Amino acid sequence: MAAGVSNAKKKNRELLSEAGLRSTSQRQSILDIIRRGQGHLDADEVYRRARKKQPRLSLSTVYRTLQTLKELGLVEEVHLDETHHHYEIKASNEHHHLICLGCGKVVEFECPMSIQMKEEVGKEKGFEIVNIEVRMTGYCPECRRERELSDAGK
Amino acid sequence: MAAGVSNAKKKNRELLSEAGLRSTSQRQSILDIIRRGQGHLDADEVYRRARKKQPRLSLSTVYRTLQTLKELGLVEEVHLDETHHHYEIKASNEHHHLICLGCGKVVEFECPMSIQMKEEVGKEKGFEIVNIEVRMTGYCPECRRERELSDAGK
DNA sequence: ATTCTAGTTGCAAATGATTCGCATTTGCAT
DNA sequence: ATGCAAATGCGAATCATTTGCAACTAGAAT
Repeated sequence: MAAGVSNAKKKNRELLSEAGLRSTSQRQSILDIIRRGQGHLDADEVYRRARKKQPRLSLSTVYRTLQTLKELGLVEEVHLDETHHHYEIKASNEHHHLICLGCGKVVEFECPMSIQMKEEVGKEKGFEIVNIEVRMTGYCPECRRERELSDAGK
Repeated sequence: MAAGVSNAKKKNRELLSEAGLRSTSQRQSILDIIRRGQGHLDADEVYRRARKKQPRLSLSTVYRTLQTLKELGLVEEVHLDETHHHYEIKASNEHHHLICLGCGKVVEFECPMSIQMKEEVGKEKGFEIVNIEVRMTGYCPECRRERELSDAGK
């Protein structure tokens, strides 16, 4: 399975050096973790996972790396809740987030409408739109059911 | 102009007591400040303004009151930047925010499309949508011009 | 391979936003 | 006017994130 230096590692190295950055082991693992993380890890979760391999890793490095990867455009910072940030690999497809107020589950959705929305609003206000973030909150099917039950019992 | 106890003050009092809350001077002024603030004050700004009249007011009270007013549905917490929250009077019309990456200016916009978006996404994912927040970033007309000039000079 | 140095890291302390505990004060029902 | 639960002020605690700095290391130059 592992072929000496894996493809992923080689690719990471290229990405970093193209940007004039050193390819350190901590950047490697952080990038891998986010890539494998499949959506929305926060800094602390990245830290916890990365530490399994590199116990001496510091949280500052995680933050610094996240910042760097964000600037590089490899990673995207999303704002799911109000108190801290989450990070995901910058996907080719623009997607948004739907957060359950009951259980905290996060669901991604795509929305072609948001492209129109950018255009319209941009034109109307004279802005050059760089980014759009749509965040919906509500109750997922399971939590809806629970709520209905407990409402009935009151 | 001021007729003893102003209308606004009376109204605030009613709103609070209907909710079973005491009508204190600090709640009065905080509510007034947000109402007059015309969009997006942060906790500290509310604090600074309120202190002019009530120097002993504490920041905790501001936070607690903001929280309360939010739960009451009188005030809405908006997430314009990543580090701290802003508050505005809950308007009858749903609107969203467009933030200039150059000068930080915040522009509000309405967007009928977001209503459709809520419905579509809700139906697709089986969620009961409670809230939608759309946040766009980009460059305002002035900052665009500046950027074009400096780009040309490079 | 060895050396050199600027880019990186780890650590601890700083910062900024927000919350909490608790003693004191105050609105308001009686 | 009186009493008491609700609300406030204050300082300390907490949480997320950033920063200063000395020690370390990747990778270019030798």
